[in-house]
Amino acid sequence: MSRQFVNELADIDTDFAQWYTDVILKTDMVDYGPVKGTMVIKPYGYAIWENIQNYLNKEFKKLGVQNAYFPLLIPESYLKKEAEHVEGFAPEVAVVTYAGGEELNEKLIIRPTSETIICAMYSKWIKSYRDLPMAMNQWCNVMRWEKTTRPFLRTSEFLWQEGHTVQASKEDAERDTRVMLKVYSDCLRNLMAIPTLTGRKTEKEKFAGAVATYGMEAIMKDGKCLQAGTTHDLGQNFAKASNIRFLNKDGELEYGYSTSWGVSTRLIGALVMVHGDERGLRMPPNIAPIQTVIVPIANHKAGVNEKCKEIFDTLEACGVRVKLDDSDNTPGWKFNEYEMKGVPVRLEIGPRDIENNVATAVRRDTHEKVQLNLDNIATELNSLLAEIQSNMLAQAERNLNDAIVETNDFDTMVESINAGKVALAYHCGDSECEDEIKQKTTIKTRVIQEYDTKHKCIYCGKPSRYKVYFGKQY
RNA sequence: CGGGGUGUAGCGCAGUUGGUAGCGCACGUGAUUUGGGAUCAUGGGGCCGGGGGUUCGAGUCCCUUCACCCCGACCA
Repeated sequence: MSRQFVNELADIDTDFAQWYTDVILKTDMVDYGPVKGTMVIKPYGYAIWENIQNYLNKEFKKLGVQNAYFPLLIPESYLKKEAEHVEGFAPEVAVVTYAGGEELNEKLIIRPTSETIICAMYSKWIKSYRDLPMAMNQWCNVMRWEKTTRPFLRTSEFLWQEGHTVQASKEDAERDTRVMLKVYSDCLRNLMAIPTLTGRKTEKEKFAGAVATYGMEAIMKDGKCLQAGTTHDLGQNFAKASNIRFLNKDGELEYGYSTSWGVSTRLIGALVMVHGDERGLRMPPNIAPIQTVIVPIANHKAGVNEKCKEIFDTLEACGVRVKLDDSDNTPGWKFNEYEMKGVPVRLEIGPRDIENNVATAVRRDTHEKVQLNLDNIATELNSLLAEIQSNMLAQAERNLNDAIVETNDFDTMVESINAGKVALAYHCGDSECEDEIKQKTTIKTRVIQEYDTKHKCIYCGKPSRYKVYFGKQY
């Protein structure tokens, strides 16, 4: 990696989007696929995804959600069962029309999401209230043929998890959406050190076919918002479309209430854009594929490699995700390489350190150097990692709070958003009013809202229905 | 689909009035190096996006076509 690239990274403020693309391409996380809009996730990027999977799988298990797998191809007729759903997704589905050497008599869509096929299966499996709740999750790929793409943030094909539940009552389904939103926001906070704004999405922005959609927005370094996860209360819409009915305790036939929820590899994009700095990535220790890298100094000298290996073994035995880089690259090269990859702690171990029975630890978050005693290196390192984790969360929370400007004056709001802020305002909740705001401001806005009836709408002046965050959106 | 741009080595680029292909990085080999992206020597690598034309001769001029990128309309 060239010195020039490090200089390019310093342009973080002038062209954040370009910085983002450079950093993820040059840190060996991802490469472009041969088909437009697709990406290859390389091992370093995939390891991050695996850590997210591990975290969420544990949470799902606690909540009684089981992992399963449903087919990639969905008969076109399934998609058409729910009117709003097909309208929302039809423009971006890829369709298989030819297979086995002949035209298919029914076209198959490549799943853009699996509500339709999962609900079709659920309708076979759900007969009685005793079968409820039914709660399954799948880790899979989906395909949405987007016009513009950016690695991790929006690609034609992406990896995600999609959970689907069916409950016997409206209230239970609503609770599922709120519980899952909390699981997601906790995941981002605890694992990725990313605080989020959570709330209900507007009618215009809700999921196609849902009664209500809840979402969480993470705020990037440039003040733009990124939708980091959504949960959908589907009411009885899909149950009716797919005929999911059960006999209740009184022997009456009822439609079920379904929900769906998902997070995608976009979270990796959020991680980069929330924590990255002019030197590249910064990984919070809890999610870092490599938590600590050991860089031997003057490793041609006697004892250096041996000591490094010994410390590597000690740390690995204590559960630290540690890497020993004993390659021929110069120390300076390694310093830059692992800083760019965001490794939270670098341990430099050379003749001087060995003589003093210490390792020189350098924090990625603050660039601070600390000496760790080799006799209890694992303990000292673990507490250092914990401190980095909480420091990074605190930093991200400060950024989030600094980004929010509370105002109920329309011009101020527009000005603030253009200046890279997120405006906290009040809104009447009318779709027409929302449309006008979007047109007047000519900004892409992302809206998250909570109920509030004490104020006036920032645009039309009618009584407010929601407290709303307006911001530029990725 | 509108508006703008770019196609030359793996990546980033230069290439003048047309004269037969070059630079940096990366890569191979050897040596010296190693506490912030090393140095020297040496080597390999090209359908100049494709097709057609003008010309003794085209990376360069003309026509045509394809691909990709950026900005708008759509989105986890």
